[in-house]
Amino acid sequence: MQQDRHADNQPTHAESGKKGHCHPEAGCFRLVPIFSSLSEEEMQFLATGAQTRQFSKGEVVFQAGQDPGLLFVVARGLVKVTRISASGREQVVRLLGPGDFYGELSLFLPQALAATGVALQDARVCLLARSHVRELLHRSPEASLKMLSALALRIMELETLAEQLAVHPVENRVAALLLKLAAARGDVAAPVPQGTVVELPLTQEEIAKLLGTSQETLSRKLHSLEDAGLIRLQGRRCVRLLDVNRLADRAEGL
Amino acid sequence: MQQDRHADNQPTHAESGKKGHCHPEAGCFRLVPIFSSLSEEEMQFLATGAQTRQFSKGEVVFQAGQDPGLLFVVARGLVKVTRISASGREQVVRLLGPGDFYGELSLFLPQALAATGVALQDARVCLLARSHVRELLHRSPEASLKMLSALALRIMELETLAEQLAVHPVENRVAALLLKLAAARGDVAAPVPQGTVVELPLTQEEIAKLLGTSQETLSRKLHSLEDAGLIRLQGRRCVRLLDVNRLADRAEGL
DNA sequence: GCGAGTTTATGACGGGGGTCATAGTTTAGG
DNA sequence: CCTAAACTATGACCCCCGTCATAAACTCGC
Repeated sequence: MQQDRHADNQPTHAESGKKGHCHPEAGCFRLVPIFSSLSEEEMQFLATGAQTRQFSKGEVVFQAGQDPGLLFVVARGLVKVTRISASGREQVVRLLGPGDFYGELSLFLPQALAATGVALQDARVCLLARSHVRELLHRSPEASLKMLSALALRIMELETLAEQLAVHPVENRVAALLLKLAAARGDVAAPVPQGTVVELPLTQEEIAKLLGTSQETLSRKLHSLEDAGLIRLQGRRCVRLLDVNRLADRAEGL
Repeated sequence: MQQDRHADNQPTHAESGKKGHCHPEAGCFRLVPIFSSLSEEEMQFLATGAQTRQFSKGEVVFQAGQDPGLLFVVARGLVKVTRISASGREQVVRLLGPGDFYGELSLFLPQALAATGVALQDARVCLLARSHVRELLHRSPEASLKMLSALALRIMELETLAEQLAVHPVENRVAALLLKLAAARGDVAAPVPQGTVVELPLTQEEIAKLLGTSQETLSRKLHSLEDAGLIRLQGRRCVRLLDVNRLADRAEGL
């Protein structure tokens, strides 16, 4: 089964013979915000308990119910974090892009992972040993504060998500997501230029689960936004934002 | 206006002449899990920038959009954390009981508070100076780790909330909430005895906002749970749990 | 204990959106 | 290419639940 692929955690072949511009072991989390302030020595220490793994699209990165004792840091690619309810329905609670991580709860508390991670694109993931990260957080107050910032930010995002799910109709959430994707494209806090083309990184099915809706509804809403002249669908998975202001109106928050 | 009441933060009268078993200043956050591991000296330091405030029912504890530079730690009572959308609708994103806190984002990032806090019961709240808390997290790795644990836990809870809002119908969420309240009553991880009586700490209106629904629907769902024999409503705001197992079935998670 | 205000209960109604079914479209593999 | 599989689009149906309206029950302050 796929899920024991990271149970036997011997240094994988992934770290040898990389063609990339990223060192197989130590290099990846260097890019990650939380660890960017570490000293060379600390980096080195972290690298000791780290490995880099490649996951191809569709592959399971981590599995709910397990406790692998690792922090998963996405270095490249995209990983969806989903919860599957007893009734079999799936809800994406989070998307991990480069720099994002998962597994913080089981870092600090003796808990199994509550969600499953699946690569949506080919991804490179740093697996950091829990014990090393803990040790590092002990040593480096800066790292702790960075980590705390990251978690606090996620709390706010999740509160926003909860608010949106409870209060706003699907169409607004679609608008909000498009703006968010556009904002992620342009640089931080840029005003989101009119006519930006956003590339949807996922299938409608996946996006729907992220927004807490169904593929059919998402398709309809995208088209109704197009009919309203706010966006223009071009090709399979590209959207041009025609009227950013009115989009923002619908989104109202997030 | 109420919201400047913590703008002028001179030591309030609340801290003099307390009758309680909690010292006016330093005593309160001693009970709080995040700070329980601090040394006497560190406690003392924290107390320097701290004050204790009493809030009576309905009073605003903190206000969205402000940045008071404080961490709010609830020592006693209950505070609801709500977001009010542009359309005027309100969503409770969190309940703060004793030991819970709010304001962590503005602790780490230069952000105003995203939500408003209102006391649902008379409450005692410790106001800790942001700078002192930061300093403390620098000094004490243990405190940092505790804080990280607390935030990580909240992330999981919020992910669960989001999942519930997106996937589960109201009746299930009601069931989940009742079980959660019952679990909070009995001691940690106790099996929740059959026939437990849960006291609802809020009006249906407030609970509804917490569950992302309306008062009317909540009322109906409570009664349908009663008809199904899972609970028994007794009096205005007490519920007896008759069939914990079937309740848990509906809750399925959280 | 009596009216005013709050909280809860209940019916009627309608819309948003989930599900099912199905058809059209891309993509990918042989 | 050409078929199979995956993805997207669209219609039909219907149910959950939000809203409005209103009544009942409870709570308080005089």
